[in-house]
Amino acid sequence: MGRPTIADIARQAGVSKGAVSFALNGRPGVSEETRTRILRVAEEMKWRPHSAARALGGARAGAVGLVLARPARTLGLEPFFAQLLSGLQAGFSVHSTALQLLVVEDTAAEIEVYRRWASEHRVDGFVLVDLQVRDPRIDVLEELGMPTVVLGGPGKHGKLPSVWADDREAMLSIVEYLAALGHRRIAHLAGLPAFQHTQRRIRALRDAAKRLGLTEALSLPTDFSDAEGAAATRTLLARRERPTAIIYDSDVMAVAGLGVATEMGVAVPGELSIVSFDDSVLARIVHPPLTALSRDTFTLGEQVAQTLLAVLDDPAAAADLKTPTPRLTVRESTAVPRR
Amino acid sequence: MGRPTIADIARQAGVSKGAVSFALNGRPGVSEETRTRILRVAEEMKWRPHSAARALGGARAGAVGLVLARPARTLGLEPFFAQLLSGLQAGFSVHSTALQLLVVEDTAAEIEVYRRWASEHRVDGFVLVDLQVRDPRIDVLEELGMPTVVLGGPGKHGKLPSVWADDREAMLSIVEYLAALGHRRIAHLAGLPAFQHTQRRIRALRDAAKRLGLTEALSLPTDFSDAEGAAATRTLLARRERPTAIIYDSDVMAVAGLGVATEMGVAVPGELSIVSFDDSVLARIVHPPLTALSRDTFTLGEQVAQTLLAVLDDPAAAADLKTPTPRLTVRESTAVPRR
DNA sequence: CTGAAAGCGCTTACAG
DNA sequence: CTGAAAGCGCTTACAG
Repeated sequence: MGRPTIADIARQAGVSKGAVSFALNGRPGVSEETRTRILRVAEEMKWRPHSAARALGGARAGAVGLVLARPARTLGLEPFFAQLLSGLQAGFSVHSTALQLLVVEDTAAEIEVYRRWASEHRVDGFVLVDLQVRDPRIDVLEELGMPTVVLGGPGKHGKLPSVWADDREAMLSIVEYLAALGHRRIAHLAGLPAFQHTQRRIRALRDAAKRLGLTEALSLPTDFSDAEGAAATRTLLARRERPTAIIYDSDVMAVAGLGVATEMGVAVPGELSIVSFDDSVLARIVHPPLTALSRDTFTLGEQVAQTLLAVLDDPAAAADLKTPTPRLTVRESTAVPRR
Repeated sequence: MGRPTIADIARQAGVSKGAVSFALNGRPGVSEETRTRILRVAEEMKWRPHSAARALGGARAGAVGLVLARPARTLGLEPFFAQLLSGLQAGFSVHSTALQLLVVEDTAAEIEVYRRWASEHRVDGFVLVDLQVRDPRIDVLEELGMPTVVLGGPGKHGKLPSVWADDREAMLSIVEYLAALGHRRIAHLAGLPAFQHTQRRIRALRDAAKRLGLTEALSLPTDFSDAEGAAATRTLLARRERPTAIIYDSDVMAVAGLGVATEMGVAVPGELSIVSFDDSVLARIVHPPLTALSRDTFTLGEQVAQTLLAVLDDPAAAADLKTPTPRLTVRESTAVPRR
């Protein structure tokens, strides 16, 4: 007879469809006794909700969207995103909410997907990452009226609630550590300049350099790729006055940089200290293992999920959430500079 | 007035809802002229389909599922999966089909998700990966009657169509290359023994060793983690008669192994040759860059997507697809053994 | 606390 | 080729 519907349950239990719906959704409107009976029947008949019917009836789609803009072929889903994804899923799955993931070519395509999924009622909300300096996505999402949680901040994300960590403090802690070791020439292989967090880190380095009286503190923008990370490292190490420490905005670039140093015969950490802004298995498996900024990205994902679920339940609940500032895990890629 | 529905379009165009539906879906039942007019009106009104309503009406959910069983916290989505995911999405998005991704703890949970998503009509089909030796998922998916494409083979996947590459041939090409260089003691850090492809590779190495008259050809199973990859490498390199070459079943393990060799002062490739069964940015960014088996994982993903879409269109179209055998990309981690 | 009914926005036989 | 109607499986006012 195919899958059972609430009509089947209603007939079996001798009540109306409405009563079944109330009972199944834990809403008032049925007596405790009736509810129990209905739930038992539903269980016996192995009833499962039909997600499309639920969504049509006016309830939620039961899914949220995460859209990442990156060229399809070059997608090396970074460890950071892998961990974030895990955390998001763990957080959402507690409330049986699915995560719809899509990777698109660029921001324009990303916006198109937001419009499409919203108008198709495919998702109930969005998670927004990679906050840009002047981010065109913010306006679109606000206009669409879709519940959205932004990963990143503080500030610059319209009225959308955000979950953020203090990138500035994090960068300061790295620079202070390197300065304490005696480093005076520090380079920073930054990410895409269009990203807000890239700008924050660059500014933090500049400010710290002035305060600590460093000789040099250079931020070089990259596209986050291993290729640019390697190329920029090569350029830096080929200079006469080369930096004694390089801070990399991602673990992939840091490992690529380490590879270049090894290839050029520059000893790490003897002649060059390396710090990665992201910690991951990558930072651990190379030799020497990299000093890196550790944060609990899995938990971060869970928190983003919880924040979005809270907004879905009650739009007025939207509030920014600051997460703990990442801490430096010192491994073997950093040391007192030789000279 | 909120989002337009086909009823609005019908009114505006002076036709019935049915006619609008036919026109919008490119089905026969309306004249070319009427169709054009309806499409224009839909365009003007910025109509978009409501996915839930479509699904309820009996059409497709417009989404397919990919469920990965791995412990949530340890999820380092490997480069292989990142690439595969990209390809899958590229392939599915051509037909506006979304990919619903979920990471679960184990196979039991994975099966539960298949049952749930199927009964909720949340997806139209599944992509199955990480084929196991006696895979309980096959029976479940066949019983559910869900269109499914298996990544892996040949054989051992019931009546479900599969897209596969020849792992045996691939392993043979590696061993033959190493033997030609003069290696006689070769070790193989294999993946989880429960996986079919692990068994295939182990068998291929054993067969090749016999044929080529190798002194030693040892396969050690691991859990694919960098930790076990490192530990096993350490054990191998500490032996009196250590292997002159190690084949790693994943890039993450190969990089971890390279780290251990560096740490132990074993020169690569002078004293130890390293080959990775998976190529990726990881294999390229370390120093020395790793000789690895290259395959076009992105295209593989696209092919899996196309195969599933074909099955969704016509269940009778199910057919296995063999993809090109991966080829060895020789880099700097392999050489003639020193002694 | 409960029932009967309408409605969500589509698709799909069934008549004409 | 086209129209009017029923139906997909839920949810949600609205009466009682």
